[in-house]
Amino acid sequence: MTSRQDLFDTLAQVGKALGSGHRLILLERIAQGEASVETLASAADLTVGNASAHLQHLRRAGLVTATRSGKQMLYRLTDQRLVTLMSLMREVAETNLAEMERLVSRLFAEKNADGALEAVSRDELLAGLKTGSVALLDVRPENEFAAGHLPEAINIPLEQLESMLDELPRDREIVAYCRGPYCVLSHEAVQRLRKLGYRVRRFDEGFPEWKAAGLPVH
Amino acid sequence: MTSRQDLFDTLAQVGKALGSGHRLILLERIAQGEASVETLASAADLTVGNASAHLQHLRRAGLVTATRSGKQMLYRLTDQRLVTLMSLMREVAETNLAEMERLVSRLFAEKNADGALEAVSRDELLAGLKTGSVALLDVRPENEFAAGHLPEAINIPLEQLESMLDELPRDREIVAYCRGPYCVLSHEAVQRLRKLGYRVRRFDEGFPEWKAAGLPVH
DNA sequence: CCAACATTCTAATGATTGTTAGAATAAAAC
DNA sequence: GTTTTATTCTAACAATCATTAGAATGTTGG
Repeated sequence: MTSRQDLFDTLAQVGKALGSGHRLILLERIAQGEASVETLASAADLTVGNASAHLQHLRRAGLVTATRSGKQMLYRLTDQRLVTLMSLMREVAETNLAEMERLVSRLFAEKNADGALEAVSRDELLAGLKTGSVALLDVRPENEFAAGHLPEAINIPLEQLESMLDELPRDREIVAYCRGPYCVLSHEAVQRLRKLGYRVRRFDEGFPEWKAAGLPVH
Repeated sequence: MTSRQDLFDTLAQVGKALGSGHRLILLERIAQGEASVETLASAADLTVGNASAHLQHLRRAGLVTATRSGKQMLYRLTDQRLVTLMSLMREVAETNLAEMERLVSRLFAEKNADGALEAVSRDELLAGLKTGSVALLDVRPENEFAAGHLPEAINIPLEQLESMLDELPRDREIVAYCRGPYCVLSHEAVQRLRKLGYRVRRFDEGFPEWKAAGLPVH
């Protein structure tokens, strides 16, 4: 009867791997596209050594793979289903953990002055894109945009937002997106663009969720 | 920037809760229907005190709730999505962890003498039920059957299999199911019934997966 | 081959978790 | 009210995990 226990212990490795905030942040970044240890360490605010250790952990649990490219190791997700898995975790947590709501609103607190929290759902966005009534804005850094983005999205990394305003339409609503539901970039963008008088809302989800849903990407 | 970390740490509580073989076994049992601490402790082969501690852990992570019923506390899942979450974990683990395959086949090794591992998929089962070409056999204990089962299933708990053979048809194929993909009951049943000359296969999944898929239950 | 760089490994530390046995609590039965 | 039964809490210990600093490995570019 111990082989049953072994099986569940091995399955639990996947859970364990998902059981650390630092690793979830690493995964959020990896889901944007392959990245080096240093990139990942800085995204998660970890020392390189520590990030490497967490990445080994994720690797042993079968969640990421690494390939060498020159001097760097590039980590990527083994499986698109992980994005779905993490979305489900998020939904379960938001539904059943009272604390989550508080933390989400705190994270976006200062960015929610004038209703910037109201998000566009996937269906709304799809409808808007079909009729051409919205322009899509990707505010992630350039290299993440290059690794994959929503069709017809314009890339203006958040740092360059004010200097690239001429790329944005005035006559249509703008929908901004970034890495995912817990990424602050699009919130920040919405806040800043609203101050400048743009009609802009953020998209509910990010690039990984869009891709995992089987929707077309570029 | 620490509120972002807090958010992911809280989300990670869900992962942590899923990061223990003992807790996954508890959840497999809870997914069959509400159960007392003692029932759960014996299902997971834990002392009652230890099981209680794990259940508190699951509770804090928002995965289960408890209500008192007389002397007993009854634990149940907070959320049907957890069954989907665990199925996804299983798929990811089976796809990406080589060890899983070995462990699954070891768990069912002795029960796979004559191809008893070949399972019926959900679609096959649905088709067979529609045409009336299969009889459904639920080999879980009586109380789990009573808490919910697939429509038209006959309940013969594994221990009573040989003494209740007259409930089983000889002219149709029998499909046996139990708690889920890693439950040995239906395997054992298939093996024993085949020795007796019955035409019988097992169902891929269990009652919780069927229910979580939104299919009708009784 | 050497120097520079990216990553992983090692060893040591502190923090967290799992487990047990036994005490405390809470409801039910008498 | 006292006893019984089910569960949770407490304290203690062992085991596991996260983190850091620094050494070791492997790759690139001279």
